[in-house]
Amino acid sequence: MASHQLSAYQPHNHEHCISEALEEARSLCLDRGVRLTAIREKVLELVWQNHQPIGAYDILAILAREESRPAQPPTVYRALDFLQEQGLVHRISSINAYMGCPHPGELHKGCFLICEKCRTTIEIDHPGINQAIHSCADDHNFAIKESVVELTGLCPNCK
Amino acid sequence: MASHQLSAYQPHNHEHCISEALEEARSLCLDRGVRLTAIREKVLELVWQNHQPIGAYDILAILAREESRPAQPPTVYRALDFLQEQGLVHRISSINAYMGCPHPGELHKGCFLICEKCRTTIEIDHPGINQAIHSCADDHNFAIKESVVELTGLCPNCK
DNA sequence: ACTCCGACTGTTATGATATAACATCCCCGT
DNA sequence: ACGGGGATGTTATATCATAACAGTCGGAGT
Repeated sequence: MASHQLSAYQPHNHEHCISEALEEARSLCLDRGVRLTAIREKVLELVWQNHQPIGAYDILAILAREESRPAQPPTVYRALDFLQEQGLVHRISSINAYMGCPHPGELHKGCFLICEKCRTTIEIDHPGINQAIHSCADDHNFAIKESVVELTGLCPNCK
Repeated sequence: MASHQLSAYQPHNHEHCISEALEEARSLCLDRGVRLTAIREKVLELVWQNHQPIGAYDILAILAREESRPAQPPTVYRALDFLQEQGLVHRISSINAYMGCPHPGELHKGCFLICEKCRTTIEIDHPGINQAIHSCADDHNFAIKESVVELTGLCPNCK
């Protein structure tokens, strides 16, 4: 879990990340009484293909290649919507792409470090940032519902 | 200047915000030897129409109404690109819209508080957030180039 | 004043991302 | 079996953004 975040920058057995994410998703959906259908699981698997955000139309293209009957955009977007509602996937607004969440369960949204070169992206839950954000909102008497914190730059391997 | 940020939530003479923003833009562009052309100034004025982010196509629609010859998308996007380069306007990724910057000059990008009800949006430069973000990046040996911090929720008037 | 260059704008077409609306299917509880 | 509701399929379209090239304008150097 926490180990994913650190290892995204290092060589690792990524099959393990994928299977763990899928396993956790199945278990979570079972607990919650929601259905992780075939297409939803497939989309989740594609999102976890690597540690880089993937676009909805990239997913669509892969499905078109792999599946007998090519999917249409709404199918992919509905699956992504479901996965986001369940906290299994996050949307990265600044690049219109989607990332698997390494620690679903607690519904939350962390801070993303996006490498502009290799596109490797990690999600961090940094208490200092959350605290600063809430203190900022409090200062202005603002009630936060959603937060987007996305940092673009160079990862350790690329800089 | 700093007064803008606070007054966006309060009734105020908004003409004053607009004229101040335009005046500051003219002066900045003069200093920098870049051209604040008619269309660029017009777009900046529209962005400052109120304290809510405006979409590129909204700008386009207003131009179509007001100008004799309707502009095309590239014209608006080019003006917005210029204004962003000069730090006069910021893009709000999470809603694909654009906001006037209340304190251009220092090229920077702050934190945005976006009201989901009235859409009023303010930009804050909060030292705590900047510090936390940099400490987070340092922890992961990540070199930040751009940051996006956008908080959605309810403003004091709407909550 | 002339002319040339580079920056700016116009114009057309298209790419990229996302959703509305309605039809069909299929799982599950009864 | 069947009926209802959630899930998916299908078609069309909305929304956001840029590529590519043509034309125009303004200012520096003469």
